[in-house]
Amino acid sequence: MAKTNKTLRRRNEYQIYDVPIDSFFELAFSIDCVVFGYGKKDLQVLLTQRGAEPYKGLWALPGDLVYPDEDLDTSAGRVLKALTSLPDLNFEQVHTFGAVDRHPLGRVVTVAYYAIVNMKGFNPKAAFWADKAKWHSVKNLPKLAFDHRDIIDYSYKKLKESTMTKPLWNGVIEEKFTLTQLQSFFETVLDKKFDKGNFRKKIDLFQYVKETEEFEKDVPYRPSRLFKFDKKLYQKNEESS
Amino acid sequence: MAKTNKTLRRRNEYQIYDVPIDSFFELAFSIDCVVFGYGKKDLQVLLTQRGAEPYKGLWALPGDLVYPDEDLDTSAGRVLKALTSLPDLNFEQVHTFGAVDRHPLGRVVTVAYYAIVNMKGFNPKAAFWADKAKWHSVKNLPKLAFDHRDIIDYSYKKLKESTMTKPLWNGVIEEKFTLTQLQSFFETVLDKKFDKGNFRKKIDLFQYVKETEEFEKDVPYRPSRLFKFDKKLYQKNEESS
DNA sequence: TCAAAAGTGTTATAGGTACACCCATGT
DNA sequence: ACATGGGTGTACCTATAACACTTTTGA
Repeated sequence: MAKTNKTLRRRNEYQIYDVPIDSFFELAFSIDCVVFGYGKKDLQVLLTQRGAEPYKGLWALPGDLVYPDEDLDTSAGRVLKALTSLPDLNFEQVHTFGAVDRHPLGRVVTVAYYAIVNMKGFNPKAAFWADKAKWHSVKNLPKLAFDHRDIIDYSYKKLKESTMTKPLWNGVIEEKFTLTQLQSFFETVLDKKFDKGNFRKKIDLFQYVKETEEFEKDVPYRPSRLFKFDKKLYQKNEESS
Repeated sequence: MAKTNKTLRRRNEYQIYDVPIDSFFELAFSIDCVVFGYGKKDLQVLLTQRGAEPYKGLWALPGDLVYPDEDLDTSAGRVLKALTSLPDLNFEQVHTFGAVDRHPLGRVVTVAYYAIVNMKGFNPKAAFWADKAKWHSVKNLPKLAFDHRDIIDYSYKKLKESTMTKPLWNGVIEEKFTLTQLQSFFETVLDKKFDKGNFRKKIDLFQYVKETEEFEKDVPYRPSRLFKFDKKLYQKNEESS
């Protein structure tokens, strides 16, 4: 692909990892991705361990410099795809961090994005970032490089806000899901317990959560009805608001 | 001051206005400010008319490149101060716009900020940007340069959201104000009428709107009690949330 | 029959909406 | 007295929260 060649060639002009420190860039911008992992009791965040200075050995958010011929969103999508191998990930811009001294080797302004994925069957080793990427509980984060702790705090707050209003669970939990599974998603993300009856009443107002005629199978209790996300209805209602 | 000299010298390396197009920067980042003006029936936005290509003659948001030794927020504060001559303006980062082709002369990623000011007694001519800055109704915007229409739409939406939860009116309406004045602020910003009684009940929940023992004077109707913003109480409640 | 989770119903409270009415002031 | 906006009260409706209860399945 022609574009790839151009991209890679250009990228070397901004390559930060293999050059001596004193020839480091003076001005650059990057994206950083806060990938939340759903699956365990606590919500997780995907971090990579830094193999080089600065902050060697500390944990950091996956990210990259933005290529000169690449939109910001495209850049975030590229990094997320390399990280997760998931094709159709929803992600959202959070905030831009631009303190002069946030990167010790030069001026790097970074645009933060967040996404949430299902950790089940998710193998970070399959991805380019590979061996050094690990999940960490959002409640027990290690020492982080740069201002990445701020970025995570900011992103987590935005994730919580969006959870109440957007179907972030779509693409994370099973395509056909029980209301209890949906409730678990909310409880994990918001770190808060909900009353079953009240939760169902609230979900009932979300017209885009549509019941199917299917039920769970082979469970040692009463099988639950399965629901699914009505994408068309959701998009239609979004447009008119 | 030493810092100023350094800033100005450095800035010339990124100066965009006085250099031939073919020596234009390849990569830069800027801030753009959406200054909302409160005072007339409709909410206004401060725009400047472009005197040079690209988009010569079109209206654009005031903004500037970010100096290499300047934080993003500092940069926005500097531009806003130059624009408004107001010392203690509240402003907030909105979103970062980074499409590759958003600037026809090179790659410029811009970070958008918004602020809201009182237009009364506000004279943009006193400021550096001077003669070409004008207020425009947010409901009737002219043709805009770059992606500035998107930036305004995005900022306006964020302004509306924040109006419900933050005391944006502080510093915009009089320091001691009537509840009707406060209601007018909400009505103008949100472009929506409120019921007097219900509005007052809602305000009653905002503990940081504190009644004083003062009243309006010389009005041809029953004088209204004056209220003021309780900054200490607001900050205390912010910290604990 | 029992455990486990599905699924529904009841009640109390809080907040929002619509609207009516009285009050204090200058002219 | 009257016009004008200040200020308050009521009645209704809806959303939320706490909690109790019935139902259906596999073991």
